[in-house]
Amino acid sequence: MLSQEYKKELIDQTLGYLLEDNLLVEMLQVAKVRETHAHEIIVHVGDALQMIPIVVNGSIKVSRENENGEEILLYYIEGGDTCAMTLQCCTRKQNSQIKATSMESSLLLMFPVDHMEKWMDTYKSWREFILQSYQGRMMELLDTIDQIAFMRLDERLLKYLNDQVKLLGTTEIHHTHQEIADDLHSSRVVISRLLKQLENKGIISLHRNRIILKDF
Amino acid sequence: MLSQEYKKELIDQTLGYLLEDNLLVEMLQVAKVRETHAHEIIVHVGDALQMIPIVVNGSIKVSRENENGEEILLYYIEGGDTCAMTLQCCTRKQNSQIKATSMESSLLLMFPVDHMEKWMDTYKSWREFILQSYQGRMMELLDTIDQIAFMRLDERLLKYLNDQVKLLGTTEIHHTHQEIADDLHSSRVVISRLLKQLENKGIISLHRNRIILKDF
DNA sequence: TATCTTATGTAACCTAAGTTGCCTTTAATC
DNA sequence: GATTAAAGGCAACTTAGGTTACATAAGATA
Repeated sequence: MLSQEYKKELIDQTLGYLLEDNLLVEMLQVAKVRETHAHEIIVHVGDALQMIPIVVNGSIKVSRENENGEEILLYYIEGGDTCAMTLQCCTRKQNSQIKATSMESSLLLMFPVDHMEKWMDTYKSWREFILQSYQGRMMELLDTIDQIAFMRLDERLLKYLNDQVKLLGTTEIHHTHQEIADDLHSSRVVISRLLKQLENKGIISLHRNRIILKDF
Repeated sequence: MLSQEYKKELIDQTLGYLLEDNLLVEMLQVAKVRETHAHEIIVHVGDALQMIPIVVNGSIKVSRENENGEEILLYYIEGGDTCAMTLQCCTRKQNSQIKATSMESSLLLMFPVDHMEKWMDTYKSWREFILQSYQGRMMELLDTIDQIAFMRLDERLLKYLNDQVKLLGTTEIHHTHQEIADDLHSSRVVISRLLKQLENKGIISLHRNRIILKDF
């Protein structure tokens, strides 16, 4: 079912224009493919990771969780990207600091950790890929900090909705108010209140399990 | 004044046990030494960076600033460490996203950006140093997010005071309430209020320009 | 010592956001 | 169509933290 042909196609399509040919060949030999469905938790806080994921398509939500099970959204990973946080866990052999959830049906390429270091030494393109990944995630963490530290909840909510639209490519957002509250580390009642305000301003319209962004 | 002997000593002392000998030799050839004093701003948001700093001794505060000039403390850099954020700015040739301030008299080694990439390709120990740096900073950003998202201001304040004590190696903290408010993105009055509560609990004692932590 | 500057104290008030409790609506299933 | 579970609406209240305004205190300098 998952023929080498198919894997090769996925690898080429996702990484072909980024990585050296020799590396792509090596990757094909060790890659595993993983399919995930919406809401599937891919990594829990505390998990020990043996594989590095690279997203082929779909989108993965990465969030931070405290000891009480409260969460806060950090960033999303989309096609062609990897989670620097994972690399770190793997190389330092420490457990995952984050939780990763599939937002929709997604396809991941998984590579065993032990190749990481060798690729790092051998392939310049891999080094650049990894550094780019760290840098990207770092910028996104800064952005997250900006939002939490400097923005009011109503602004964060509006940005959240806009991000969802961009990410999923539709102005219909299929989230409950509770799910949004979890992502923003707020409470359902507060989110409902603010959403209602946005509706009154004519920015969105509210339905059960469905928020529609107007004039996006 | 700044003889090669002196520089060699600084480099060996700071990086000798981390980096390959050949690399240390190369570094000696291009290193510049920079001394900073307390409260000196080393990097402003928006600065274009040409040199990568590595801290020899002292401590550097790294913070984020928004368009209104409001700040939030991100983390500190101490001896032997570098700021991954800077690497990023240099390699991507984008301007600084952060502000760096010297907390005390500190000594920095500065290396021109253009060597970065070559060292990355040539020296495994450099690659490891850089990756470690990214990972460390990343963990600290996560920690910062935890504090802002999950902790109340009184808890954050107490943690801040403890961090200062560890960092500067004295239980006397020479900060005004306004400075603390800036670091925590709060207001002077609120910080004064919470400090007074800590004093009433017998955890600290307050004086002008001076906070003393008891039973640390 | 007198004066000035800056830091700190404190009260009164305001506001964003969280909490509790309960009701209504929607949609799924029987 | 009736029943049920989950989602959302809403009012009343609480609280952490921010704001304003002014008083006092501690040093610094004349």
